[in-house]
Amino acid sequence: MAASVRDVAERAGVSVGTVSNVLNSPGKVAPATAERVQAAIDDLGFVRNDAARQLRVGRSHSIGLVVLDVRNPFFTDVARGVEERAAAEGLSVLLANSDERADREAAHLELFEEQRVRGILISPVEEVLPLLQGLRNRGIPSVFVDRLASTPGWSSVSVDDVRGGRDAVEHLLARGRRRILFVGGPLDLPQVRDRLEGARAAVAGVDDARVDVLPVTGLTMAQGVAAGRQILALESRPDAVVAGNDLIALGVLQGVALNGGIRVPEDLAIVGYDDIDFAAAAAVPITSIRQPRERMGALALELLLEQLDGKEPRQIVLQPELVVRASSG
Amino acid sequence: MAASVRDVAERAGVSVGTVSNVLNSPGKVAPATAERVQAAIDDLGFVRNDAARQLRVGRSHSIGLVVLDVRNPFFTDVARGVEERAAAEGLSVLLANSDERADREAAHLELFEEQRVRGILISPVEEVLPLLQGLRNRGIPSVFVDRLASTPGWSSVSVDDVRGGRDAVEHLLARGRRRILFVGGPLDLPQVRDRLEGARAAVAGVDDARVDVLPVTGLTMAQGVAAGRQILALESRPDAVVAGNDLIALGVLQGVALNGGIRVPEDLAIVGYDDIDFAAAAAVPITSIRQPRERMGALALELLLEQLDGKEPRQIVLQPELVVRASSG
DNA sequence: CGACGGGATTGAATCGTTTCAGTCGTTGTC
DNA sequence: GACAACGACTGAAACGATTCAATCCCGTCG
Repeated sequence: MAASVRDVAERAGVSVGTVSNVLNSPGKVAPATAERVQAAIDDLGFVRNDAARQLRVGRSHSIGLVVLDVRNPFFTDVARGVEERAAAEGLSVLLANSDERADREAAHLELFEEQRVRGILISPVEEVLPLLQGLRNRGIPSVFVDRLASTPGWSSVSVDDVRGGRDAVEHLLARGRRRILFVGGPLDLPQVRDRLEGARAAVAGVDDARVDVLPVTGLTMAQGVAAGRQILALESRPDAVVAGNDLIALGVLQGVALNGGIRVPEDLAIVGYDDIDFAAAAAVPITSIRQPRERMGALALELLLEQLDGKEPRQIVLQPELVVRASSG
Repeated sequence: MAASVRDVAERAGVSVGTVSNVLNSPGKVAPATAERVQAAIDDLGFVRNDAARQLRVGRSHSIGLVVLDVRNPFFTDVARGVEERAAAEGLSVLLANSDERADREAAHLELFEEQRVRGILISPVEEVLPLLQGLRNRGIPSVFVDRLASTPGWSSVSVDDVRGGRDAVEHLLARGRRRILFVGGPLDLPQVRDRLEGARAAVAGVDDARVDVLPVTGLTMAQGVAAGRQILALESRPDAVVAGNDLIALGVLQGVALNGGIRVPEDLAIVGYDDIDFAAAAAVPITSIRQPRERMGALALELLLEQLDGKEPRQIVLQPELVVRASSG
């Protein structure tokens, strides 16, 4: 059905090699010939079959990106950074969504390997090193995004989440808050764990301050709303919430707003994480810990390219930045 | 480097045909043999080369989805609907971002054709029928998403945007608003045009009511913020804004909030469009026109499958739903 | 005038999988 | 005991592009 180089060659009265040259090394072919070939291509509506090309060349021109949740603006911003840098390099990006589930993550990695992607950027759910080690052995390097490589010898771009968590709580302490509730999960997610660790570290030296944990099963607005409702029902309410990310924070804000009795920030301060665009537009603009989202994406691709160039893997750790808004009054 | 079926076959002491059967039609092969082959696969870390498979089979197992803006939650929700339905069908989804630019849209379509996707779902920037007609001639069907196919003979899933625009304005009129400003763009985007048309239709019979237009260059929050600032500077301010989508609405809300003088909704009512999750979480919860986002995605894939089954293209038009919140008082 | 050089072109080999007609060996039937 | 039937397995052909050694052609130079 679809035209092939052979058809084009025949119609233009040249060999397949010449058609291929027109496609891949114009300049190697005489202008007159090139023109004739181009005409044949247009006539037949020829479009090169990438599968055949890839098979012959032995590699694709795409890279895989696995994120925890495409519906989280944080990740679409990261993806944007990746894509921009990738496009400049002539690479296309395959975007996959693990939904914070290890099985989906593994399935996507498998698919990516079948596609023979050049490399993989991943915001991992949990321990995927064995899988990634296998990929590396077979020539596919990877880079951790939004997560420090726990083992040396692996590339990563991350933000110091422990510090981010600490900054959030220290800010709250400075505002006089003492009964802090960390709302986030799943708790085996490294990002969440680190932020919580930082939060706990911040209260360590402060006698009357404490951090409790309200675990949720996912970093979504819906989970935040549910958490907000639970907070309303608590006997002794916290005076501040540190959320695992901005979606949770927005959700909590909505959840507690259902009860007119609780005011933000007077009765309950809220600090989010990521500083997505929507944080500033919230009912009460959310204080948040900003991560350089697009930059992380671009840097991750950079590290991947380095590895493809044979350079050593390395880790980049960026610093988060506290952005104070009304929610922490 | 990477192991091939031939390597596996050799190691397992069988022919390549048998290896292929283990992969694709287990059941055709004796349990003992299958086990031996599987062991060889595991030993060698064999992963099937999808390019070769595709080349031989003649088609891929993926479909392409082109959206106007991946950072708009509306589209990630649609994408989610598509993906879920696609996964159930064993198809994977290639997600591409046109950023409301016709050249990027065309480039992505070209790439998709090179990949020999089974079909394409697209939320088009402008007139792409010629391109899509070419694709169809070469065996790749497509479905319009979030946009009514203007020509019969094409599949589409859309929402009645004219009605949505009218509902928005009628609601505002009922609340006593008269000087309505439509903020949206680019104006050649069908969705925007239709919503504006509906808005104008609503005031047609009302003497003292009018709809002005403040055009923006893209449906983003940043554009909305800029528009909000412009509104502050207007000599005669509108008493209501109908936004092209929720991102614009959120932006306008932020933009006008910079000036303590304007209160929403007292001085300025705002109605958005799409009803993304963030609309409800906004500074002033945004009244919006809800579209069934995930459902649109799932239905679009459904229509694509129908075409792949040889059925006739058809159009599905869904009805929008006004969701009243605080921003329209 | 013949040899040389070099740009343009050719076409067979190749990538790794699936497919399918055919072989092999065993079991069951009459 | 011959033959059919059947399941398991084989292996060569095919998919469509790229690559590269070989060939062709033509102008130039000695």
